[in-house]
Amino acid sequence: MKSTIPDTGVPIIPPAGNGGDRQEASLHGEILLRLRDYVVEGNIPDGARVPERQLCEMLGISRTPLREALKVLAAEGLIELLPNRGARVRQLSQRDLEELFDVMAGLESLAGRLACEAITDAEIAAIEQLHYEMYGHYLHRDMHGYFQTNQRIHESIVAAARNETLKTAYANFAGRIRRVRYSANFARKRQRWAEAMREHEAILDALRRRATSELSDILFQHLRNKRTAAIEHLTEPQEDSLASP
Amino acid sequence: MKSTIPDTGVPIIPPAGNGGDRQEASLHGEILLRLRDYVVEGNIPDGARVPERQLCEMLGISRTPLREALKVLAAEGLIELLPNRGARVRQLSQRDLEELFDVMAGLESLAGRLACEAITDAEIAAIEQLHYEMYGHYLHRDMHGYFQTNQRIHESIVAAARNETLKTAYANFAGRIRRVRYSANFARKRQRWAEAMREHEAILDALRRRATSELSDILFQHLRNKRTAAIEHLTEPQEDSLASP
DNA sequence: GCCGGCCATTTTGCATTCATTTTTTGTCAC
DNA sequence: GTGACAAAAAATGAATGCAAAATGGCCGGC
Repeated sequence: MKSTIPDTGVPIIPPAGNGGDRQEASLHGEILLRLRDYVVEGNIPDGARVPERQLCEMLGISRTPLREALKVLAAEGLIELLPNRGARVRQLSQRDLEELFDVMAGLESLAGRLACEAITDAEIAAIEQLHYEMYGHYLHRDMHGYFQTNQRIHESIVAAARNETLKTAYANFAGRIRRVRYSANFARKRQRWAEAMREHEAILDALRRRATSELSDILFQHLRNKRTAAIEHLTEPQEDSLASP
Repeated sequence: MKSTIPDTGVPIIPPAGNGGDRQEASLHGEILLRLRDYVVEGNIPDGARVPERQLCEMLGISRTPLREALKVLAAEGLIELLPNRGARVRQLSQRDLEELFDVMAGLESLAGRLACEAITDAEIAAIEQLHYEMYGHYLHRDMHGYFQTNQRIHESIVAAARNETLKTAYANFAGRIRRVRYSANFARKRQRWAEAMREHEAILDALRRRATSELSDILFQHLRNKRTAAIEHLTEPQEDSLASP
């Protein structure tokens, strides 16, 4: 068996986490959600060939809805479809990653701008709360907690922008990056960590003052720095610190 | 015949303009390109029901590749797929349009930032060239020429950002807006026109100086103003001026 | 005359089938 | 043993078929 997917029998891919209380009537939609999660979570190696037949067995469906879902995932940029040669998980080059991070930076920068126009004091207070929580994780060197809270902060800013279109685009690009994170076992460097905390202070400060342009700049730069850290991590993956007291 | 699509016989949708020298081996890819253009160009009224069978006849194919293309267009946000009730051209509310313009503003703002880092003097010179050309159209009250050159300028800035991911996303959102433009027969107000020219002067100036943050702000604001003009135009469509000496 | 339920037709969703293309395997010559 | 060629196997791309759902028309009732 040459297949790159673990071959432990038949249905492997779980019936959609449904963590966000989402529901999808049609089969292809359900399949789409499941497959997307499955790919984003890094269950298929980069560039691995994924025979349709096998996926069909795993999901317990016929090829028609599966192929529809694959086309959509390809449009989203998660996989690529080679003519007559099937679907492959899209292998992101370093350049691709840089581009992705920059686009994310642009979207967050935009989110910051829009948030300044629309955010309520209560929302700012909630973000402050998250900020302190994150600071706690930082002090305790709890990388995982830090990471999650960090993500919630950024999502809160995007939510405060009151723009569903932006939110959707953001989620799409975030998914592509998350896949790399999952599979490459990302972690920030210690040095970068403290810097990131300082940047978050500045973000919060600008947000409080509704300093539109300033926040936009800070958010962009913050993501830019993340990008640099990520690329460095990929280039020399030995020098990371996932958890340490 | 209740159909909303002009019923002049069988294949109606042309075999892909192929203006950009694009080629697509697979049928569903070909169909995707054709259908996307067809929808973007406003050939199907907002919210119109589009029976698959009819589209199949028009395109001379079976339902399978068509449905695959529809799924992708839905993912791109051009149409929406109601479960068991077929595909409809997505009707954009005023709010949707505002959101789209804001996202476009964010992407152009980002493009400006990145362009400042990467643009060559030659590219700036080319944009200056376009700028003067556009100014000529402005002086001659040539709305169409103005509009096209304007678009080329913005595309040049995006191109100068050297980010394919951004370019793709930009093209996607631009398509959604263009559809509205095509069908609503957009036009700027005279007053706004002069303002836009001044903004373009500022854009060019900031670009020459590679003033990253400044350009980012100006581009965002420029698009924001476009947004306002567009919304006003939609709200009271009688007060426009498409061409006048 | 208008409204609501029932049935025929249409349309969608998915499975299955058919036709190519690709990939693998097996064989033969060197 | 290695390489190339050819046939077999498998995979993809597209078309067709079938069941379920929705649409539209019709009739009866109020």
